[in-house]
Amino acid sequence: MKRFVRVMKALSDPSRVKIIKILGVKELCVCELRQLLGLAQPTVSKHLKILEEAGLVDYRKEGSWIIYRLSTGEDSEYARVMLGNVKGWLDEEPQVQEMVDSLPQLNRERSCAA
Amino acid sequence: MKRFVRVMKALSDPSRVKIIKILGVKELCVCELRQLLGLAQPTVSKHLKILEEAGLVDYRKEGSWIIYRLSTGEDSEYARVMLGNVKGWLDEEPQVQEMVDSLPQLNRERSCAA
DNA sequence: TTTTCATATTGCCATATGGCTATATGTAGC
DNA sequence: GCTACATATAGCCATATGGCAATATGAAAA
Repeated sequence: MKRFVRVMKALSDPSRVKIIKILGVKELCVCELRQLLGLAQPTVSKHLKILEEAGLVDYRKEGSWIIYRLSTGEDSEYARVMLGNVKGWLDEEPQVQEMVDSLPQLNRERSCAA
Repeated sequence: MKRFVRVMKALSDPSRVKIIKILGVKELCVCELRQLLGLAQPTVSKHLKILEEAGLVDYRKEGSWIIYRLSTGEDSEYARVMLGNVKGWLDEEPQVQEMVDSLPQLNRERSCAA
């Protein structure tokens, strides 16, 4: 029950859903997510932690960047199924489209070292 | 986004998940749910309202009872898919099994007019 | 119509949540 | 070592949430 509720809670916030949707397109570092979401960096980190604890996202280090991506959902059936569901949902959502549209303009080298 | 988050939020609480699980077995009136959950009646009503607004449950009146049941999910793809998912999940959950086990002992005529 | 009972609504309280700023941690390069 | 930058954690605040008791509503029955 706890594990299930943890996944549902993780998906109960618009900012976190947006993170899932955009990571479905491309893996991103925290700094890029911060720009796309228009939130303070600690806020983004907090969201990512919640998503990670739910088994929805994964990360790897690359230099001093931390790159987040969608989890494969190996350890959580709930996470795996929900990621599959969300993949087909909310693509028409303006907030999501806006992020996807601005994705090409992102340049990690440039924008994350301003 | 709002509609999606509403469904996720509705499923983010153990009491509400229990309601969904038990309604998957049998439609029930508020008074029966109150007994199964061990919660105050207003608390149960509040949960049911949240589930109803998410499109997860439906109700009909029968005398002065209000019988709740799972929604068919006609109006919400999110609700429909999630009800399908939850159907196969959490059956082993002790809290759920306990409710299911005590289900046969319920008698609406008797227990709802104590 | 008065009572009774099932349910809904209201109002309150303690805790959880999402945002922020400030600070700590960790890594890369000087 | 020190500096710079990316990320995480801590601490704070306003609002949301889940519980309850008290009350309102509405239907059935006396």
